[in-house]
Amino acid sequence: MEKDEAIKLNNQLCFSIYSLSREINKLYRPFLEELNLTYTQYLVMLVLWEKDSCTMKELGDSLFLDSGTLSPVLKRLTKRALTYRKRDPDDERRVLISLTEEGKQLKETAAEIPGKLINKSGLSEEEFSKTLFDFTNLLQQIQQANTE
Amino acid sequence: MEKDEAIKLNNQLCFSIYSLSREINKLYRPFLEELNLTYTQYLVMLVLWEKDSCTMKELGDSLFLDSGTLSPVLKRLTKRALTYRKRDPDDERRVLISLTEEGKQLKETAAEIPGKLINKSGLSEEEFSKTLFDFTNLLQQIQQANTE
DNA sequence: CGCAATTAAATTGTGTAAAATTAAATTGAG
DNA sequence: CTCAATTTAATTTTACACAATTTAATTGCG
Repeated sequence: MEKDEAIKLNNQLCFSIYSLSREINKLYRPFLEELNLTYTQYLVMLVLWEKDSCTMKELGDSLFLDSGTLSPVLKRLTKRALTYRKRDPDDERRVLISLTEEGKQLKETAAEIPGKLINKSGLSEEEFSKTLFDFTNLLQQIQQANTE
Repeated sequence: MEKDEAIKLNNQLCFSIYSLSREINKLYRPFLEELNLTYTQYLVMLVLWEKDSCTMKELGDSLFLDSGTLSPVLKRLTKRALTYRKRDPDDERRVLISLTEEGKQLKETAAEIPGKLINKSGLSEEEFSKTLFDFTNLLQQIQQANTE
């Protein structure tokens, strides 16, 4: 590509991905509003629905986020009584995050979201799977590039 | 997909694109630090390097962002003397945003970034083009879904 | 063992995003 | 022409991201 072409907004991979990410976020918003969750709070809940309980560190490893982001998110989820926190007795540096009964129950409602989303997106099951596969592969490649 | 599978974090399209977006942002960061620009500020500059001058509204249409986000970004770019703002005499509601000489000159340095990025990402020219094409198409599809 | 290095969270500060509100200018239906 | 509706930006509020710093607990080298 010519250098003058290469610097144009619509030739930036970063911009298409950035826009797509916000646009997909927007697709979720009406469903998440019903649960009274933000997008990030939803991601945290997804992790906890798989594990019931984990440390702040494990949560961060799953979501690629640090305590600077997660501490305030957990503070809000705990205030809403969806989660609770306590120090790990075996290692007082660690914080164990767990779901309350209310937090566990919310999974029932949330389980409807992925289906609704695929439906609303207009993607077929196959397109969805292929896109997820492609995104995941690219993510790994970029993560690799970032650690070199 | 089974409902229990569908609600897992790593089967969420939203999470893969969200992680990918942040990871790509991270790939840019060292280069943008050299220019002393944030990612969003870089996007604004990309638009202005193509047009030299535009209104806040046009900038927002290009980047899919509103004045709530862009006003403070422009305030910072103007403080750094890369841009300047003045009301449109033909329609006082509008704000005309323009590049200063310093802002124009920064394009020379920035023009190196896209090449460096492709290189660092490990993608071939073909992979890059195909990925850009796929993302742009998907973006349009999701934007369509969001307006229905 | 003792203490320097490491690890885990929380906190602080900066910069977006997005929704909602406000204010000012312009438009257009009657 | 006139005023209600619309348009454009800015502001306010809430909630992330991320870097940098702080604090407390744990590890492990000498």
